[in-house]
Amino acid sequence: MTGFQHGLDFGEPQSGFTQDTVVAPTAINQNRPPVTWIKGFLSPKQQQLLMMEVEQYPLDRVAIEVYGKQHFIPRTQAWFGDLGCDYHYSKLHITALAWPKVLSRLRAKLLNDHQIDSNSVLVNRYADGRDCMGWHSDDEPEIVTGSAIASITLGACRDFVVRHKPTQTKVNFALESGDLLIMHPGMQQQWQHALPKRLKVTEPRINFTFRHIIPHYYG
DNA sequence: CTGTCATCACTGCG
DNA sequence: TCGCAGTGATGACA
Repeated sequence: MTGFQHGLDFGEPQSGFTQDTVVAPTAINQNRPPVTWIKGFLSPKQQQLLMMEVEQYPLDRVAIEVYGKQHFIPRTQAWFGDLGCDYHYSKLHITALAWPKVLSRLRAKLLNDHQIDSNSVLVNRYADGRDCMGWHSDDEPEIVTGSAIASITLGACRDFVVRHKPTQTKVNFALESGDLLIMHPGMQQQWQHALPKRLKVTEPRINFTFRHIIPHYYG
């Protein structure tokens, strides 16, 4: 098979990646979160072309209320998904935009390579090290029970910190461009994660989180 | 209907 | 430069 439009072919077999951490989803271990970290999931060429693609996305900086005050979130984001796979975040309801072809292909690659079945993706853009995200779990009720969440990094390397809820044990992952971090079932119940500020970082980081949610969950 | 629970990002420190 | 403590109105849910 020849390459797709833009020469971006996610169907090509990968080579040379290293699988750093593998923890069985059933393994309950307070010192090691149930994640699989796959470095170099995307080739340098795929990274570069995907980065150009994201520049065309309608990234939005929404305002949310925190401690009685309105703040714009310290990043920009876009939400894509199947019909009815809408996004609910901090009292906001965001309607899913139709899948761009390239993300649709990336979704298929996750299913093909890692059996990750998703129907929606959140794109977050952190313009530099001042952009961040606080402690949270991806534990919205509309997420299908027992499904994994796939997180793909593009651009700047950033620390991704994971914290065990009962014990506050922390584990740090320095995620680099092209890396895939699979968060297995149970992760969101037992652990939180954050993307802290890193003021020395001057380049943008793009993150994709592919999720499997129940369509029309809120009618 | 009522009480409980989790939520989010900023400021002001040290 | 990093990260902790303190800051509350709101919606989901039992």
